[in-house]
Formats: sequence, structure tokens, C-alpha cells
Amino acid sequence: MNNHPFLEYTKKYIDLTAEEETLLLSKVNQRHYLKDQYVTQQGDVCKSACFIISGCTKTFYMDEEGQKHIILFSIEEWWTSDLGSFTSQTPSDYNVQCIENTKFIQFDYDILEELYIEIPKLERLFRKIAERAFVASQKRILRNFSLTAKERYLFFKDTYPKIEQRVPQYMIASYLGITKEFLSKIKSQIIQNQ
Amino acid sequence: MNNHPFLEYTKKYIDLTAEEETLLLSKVNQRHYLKDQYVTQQGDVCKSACFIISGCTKTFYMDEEGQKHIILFSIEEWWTSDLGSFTSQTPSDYNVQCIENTKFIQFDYDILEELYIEIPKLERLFRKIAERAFVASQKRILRNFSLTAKERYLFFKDTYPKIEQRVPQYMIASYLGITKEFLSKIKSQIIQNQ
DNA sequence: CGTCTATTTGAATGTACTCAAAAGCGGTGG
DNA sequence: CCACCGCTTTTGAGTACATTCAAATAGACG
Repeated sequence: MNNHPFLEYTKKYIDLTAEEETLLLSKVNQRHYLKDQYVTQQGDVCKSACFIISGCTKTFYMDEEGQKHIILFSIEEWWTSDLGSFTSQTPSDYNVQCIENTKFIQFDYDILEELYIEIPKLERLFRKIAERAFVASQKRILRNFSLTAKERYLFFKDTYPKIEQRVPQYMIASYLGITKEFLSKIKSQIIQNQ
Repeated sequence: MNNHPFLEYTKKYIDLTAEEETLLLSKVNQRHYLKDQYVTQQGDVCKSACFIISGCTKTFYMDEEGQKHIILFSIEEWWTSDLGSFTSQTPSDYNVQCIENTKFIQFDYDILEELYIEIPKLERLFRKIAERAFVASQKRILRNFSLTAKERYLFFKDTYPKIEQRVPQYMIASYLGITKEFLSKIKSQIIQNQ
């Protein structure tokens, strides 16, 4: 049996039987989005959670002045979607848009609720995923407070080298919470000091 | 049967039978800490998750320069502890210290793991708690990027009036990611503009 | 080669920080 | 009851980090 990337991923957290794996895969559908396509739009209820098989997305918020703030990049083996909107089935605060052609599997809300009943272990899986996501998010808050823009950029570069290479610089600036001009200055400063 | 605050809290997420409630309460212990006492220290493995019955704590990180960064205040009906350290049983990045005399119930790691088996519904409870915490954390990241210090302070005041009244101003400044001097200037500015 | 978008550079500005000192405030003891 | 102590908050001057706006340069693509 050829291993599905999502099943590989679940093995880090829980053990599923072959029957459970089959049931799980039978209930999700695979989708293909092109570069620049929107997966979710601000104001819509997010009806599905998406696990990325290949590609890259950004999750961003557009404020009253029309400024975009990227809060998350997602690549292979990661999730995308506005979890808040998805879990509460209320309108989303964020947009999710593909930065590359992106292939993912989709868990529809109602189907996932069914799956929680059919395979209770999934509660554990998603508990662990949410716990890890929360921990990572808290650490990011801390970095935003305790590090300068330059240090945050270097951290990002070190920690997510794959993302840094695949995403335009002005989006990275947005993710770091600085302007594209300032990130450019930081980079030239780093080059000079070596 | 007199209702325990924690059981009231669980009702928002799951339904427990009377037997499950009794079992649950039999496995947790109640603790009482005094003002300024530490619940967790940076470097220690966080062996228990604490649900606050009454009182108030701060979770903070001490950086290399000895600067404290408060990442979380916890009051009644909230959790305290370094979730990352607790779930992975690795040394903690944070300190948790009481701001007031604080009463809470403690879930020891091993006992909670047992409880997950005895009461599988708890997986669901803690999944939902973690999901909510993650969503709130993401929103805070967004506010830190899109709002000025003054706007963040006003948001904090509006959203957590109880905390604002109970916690010294210099700690609020730390939570907001600004200096105590600057928060003082913000406050005098707000008073003048009205 | 021209066009569109992304990146770089520079000058002026603003937001928030550092350091130092003063003022306010609650508790304790003479 | 007042004086003093320690701790928190306020105020002010000088500074640093990051932004805005404008213009120049570089890269990607048809």
C-alpha cells in the first residue's frame, strides 16, 4: 500500500488501523488550486480545513486602510485555513491565497465531526496539532516583543529556509511585521557586516 | 451536588456523566499559592497544568539581558502553565508567578494521560481548549502588527477590564510589549484628549 | 525590447526607547 | 500623627529603530 502523505503525518501523533486509514481517506477530497487563487476569503465561513500535500499559501488580514498583514505561511505537511472560523463556523477574519500551485486534502466541517465519532482517536490527533500550533504561536509573540526586526528576520531565515527561498521578499516583510523597504535595508546591512 | 467551578467550565465544551465528573475530581488536587510565589520556573519541566479557581498569575520569559517579557495573564476560569513544556515534558521557557493569592486545581501529566484513556471525551475538551487558545494567540499576533501601542492598550482595557484593575501598570506595559514609561505617556495622552 | 512588478536607496519623519530625576502612594515605626 | 522607606508612576530630554514618500534600479516575462 502506497503511503499517503497525510497518513505519514498522522503517525507522528497516533496509530490508526488499516481500516481507519481507509475510512479516513475515503472521506476527504483532494483539491488543486492554482497560484494566486483564494482558498478562503475574509467574511466567508471557512467550511473546510486543508492539509497541504504540495505548494504554498499565505494567510493574511486586510485592515481598514487596505493594508495586508500576513500572519502565516503554510507549506507541505502544514495546515491552512482560518481555524477560528472553521471550528466555530463563523465568518473568517482572514484570507488564504496560494503563492504557488497548491495541492491539498480537504476536511469538510461536517465530515470531520462525523469522523470524530467514527474514529475517536482523531480527537487526540487534532488536540495535539492544536497544542503544538498554540505553543508555536506563543513563541512567535515572544519573539516579536524581545527581538529587533533584524533578529526576527535572521530567525525566520534560519528556521524556515525553504519558505524564505520560495516567497517574495515583500511578503516576508509583511509576515515579520515590517515594511518591504526596511527589510531591504536590513538585508544590505547584513551583507556589509561580513 | 454543589457544582465545582471546573465542572461548570467543562459544560461549555462536553457533557460528562456524574460518574465521570466524580472520577475527574478524584484525580486532581487543589493547591493554594501565595502572592509572588512561583508555580513554574524557566528550565524546570512543567509537571502539571493548572486551572485557576481564584486569583491571578503572570507567565513571563526572562531574556539574556535579564528583561522580563510577560506573555500571558491568567485569572479565574483560565489555564496557567507552560503548555509546551507540559505537553512535551521538556524544560520550560517560561516562569509562572502569582500576582495575587491563587487557588487552582492541578492536572498532573501522568494522571491526565490516564484520564484521557478513562474518559476519552476529555480529548475533545482539551482539543477545543487548545483550538481556542491558538485562535486567540493568532489574533494577538495580528493586533501587535496592525495596531499602535495606544490602540493595543485601549483594546486590552476594553477586553480585560478585570485584569487591568488588578495588575500593576508596569506589568501591563510588559504584556503590551512597551516600556512602563511609554505606557504612562499613553495614559496621560488619553486623559488629555477627552 | 518594453512593460510590469519587485527591490533598493535616500531624506525626512514618527513612534517608541533609554536614562535620569521627580512625584505619588502605601505601609511601618518612632 | 508624621516621617521615612520602598516601590510604582510620571515627566522630560536625547536617541534609536522603523516608517513614509519619492525616485532609481533590477528582474521576469511576453
